[in-house]
Amino acid sequence: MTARSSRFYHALQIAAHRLQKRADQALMQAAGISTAQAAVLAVVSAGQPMRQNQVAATLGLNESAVTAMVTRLVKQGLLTRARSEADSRAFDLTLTPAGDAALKATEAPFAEVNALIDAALGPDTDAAAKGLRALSDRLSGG
Amino acid sequence: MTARSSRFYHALQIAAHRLQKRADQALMQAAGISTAQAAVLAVVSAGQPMRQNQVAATLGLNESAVTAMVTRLVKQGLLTRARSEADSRAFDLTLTPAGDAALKATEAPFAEVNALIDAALGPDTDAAAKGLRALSDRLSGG
DNA sequence: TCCATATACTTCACTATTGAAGTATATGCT
DNA sequence: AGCATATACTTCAATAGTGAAGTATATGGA
Repeated sequence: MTARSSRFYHALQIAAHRLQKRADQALMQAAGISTAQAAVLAVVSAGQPMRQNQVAATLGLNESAVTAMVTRLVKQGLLTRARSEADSRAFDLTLTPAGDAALKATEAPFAEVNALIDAALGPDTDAAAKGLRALSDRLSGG
Repeated sequence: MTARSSRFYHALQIAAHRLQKRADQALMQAAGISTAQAAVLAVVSAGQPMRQNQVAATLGLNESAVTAMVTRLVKQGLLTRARSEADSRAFDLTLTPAGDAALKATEAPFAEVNALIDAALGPDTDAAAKGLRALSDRLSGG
C-alpha cells in the first residue's frame, strides 16, 4: 500500500534528520566538526590517499558537494590536497594530524548517539542496519 | 560497542540521503515539488489552518527553516498565508487548489519509492518503521 | 495598568547539498 | 600523431537547513 511505505519514508527521513541534528551538536562540541565533515574524514582515513570522486561515490554525494566540503576542510587545516602524480586531473587527499585528532574525537559523541539508537531499536539494531545497507546498495546504481 | 552503532548511524544517514535523492527526482518530475515541500504540504493538509510553529514541531525543523519554506511555497502558489485573527503574531496556512493538486500528484512517485523500500526490507518494513518512530520520539524532546 | 516574560515569527551568516554547464587532462582508436 | 570521448574536478544558482539575535504581539501577575 502507498500509505504504509510512504509512512516508512517519512519516518526514515524524520528519524535521520533528528538524529543528525543531535549528532551534529554533540560532534561540534566534542570535535569542532559536523557529521558531514566527520563522514568525509572517515572515508579519507579508510584509504589514504583518497580521491574526491571516491569520497563522492562512497557517501552518495555529488562531486560538486565534495569540492565544497574539501575546500572547507582544507581551510580548517584538517585535510591536505595535492595534485596526484599518477593523474593530474585528480587530487590526493590525506588527513593532517589535526584531521586525525578531530576524527578520533568524534568517537565519544558517536557513542552517546549510540545509546539512543540502541535504546530505541534494541536487539533489532543489527537487522535494521543490514536492511538499510541493502536499501543503499539498491539505490546506488542510478 | 561504538563501532556497531556508529555503523548504524552512517547506514541510516546514507540510506536516508540516497532515498531522498531518488524521491526528489521522482517528485520533481511528477509533481514539480521537492520531498521537503511535499512534507510541509502534507502537514498543512492534515490540519488546516496550520501554523508555522506546528509545522516546525511536526517535522523537527527550525522555525526559520519553515519561514523560508513557506515563502517559497507561497511564491509558487501552493500555499496561502494570512494573519491569524485569534493571534496576530501567527499566520494561518492553507493549501491552494494547486497545492492540493501537487500533494495528490506526489502519491504515485511515492509508490515508486515504496517498491524499493519493500524490496530491500521485505517483511521487516513495519518493524523498522516502528523502531524509527520510537527513535524520533526519543529525539524530539531536547 | 504596567511590566516581565513567553510566544510567533523574521533576518542573517553559514554549512551542505543538487544539477547543469564548464575546464582540463587522459585514453583509446584510426 | 590527432581526434573523440571519457574522466576528475570546478563554478554557479538554487534549495534546504542551523543557530543566534531581533521584532512584534500576548499574557499573567503585582
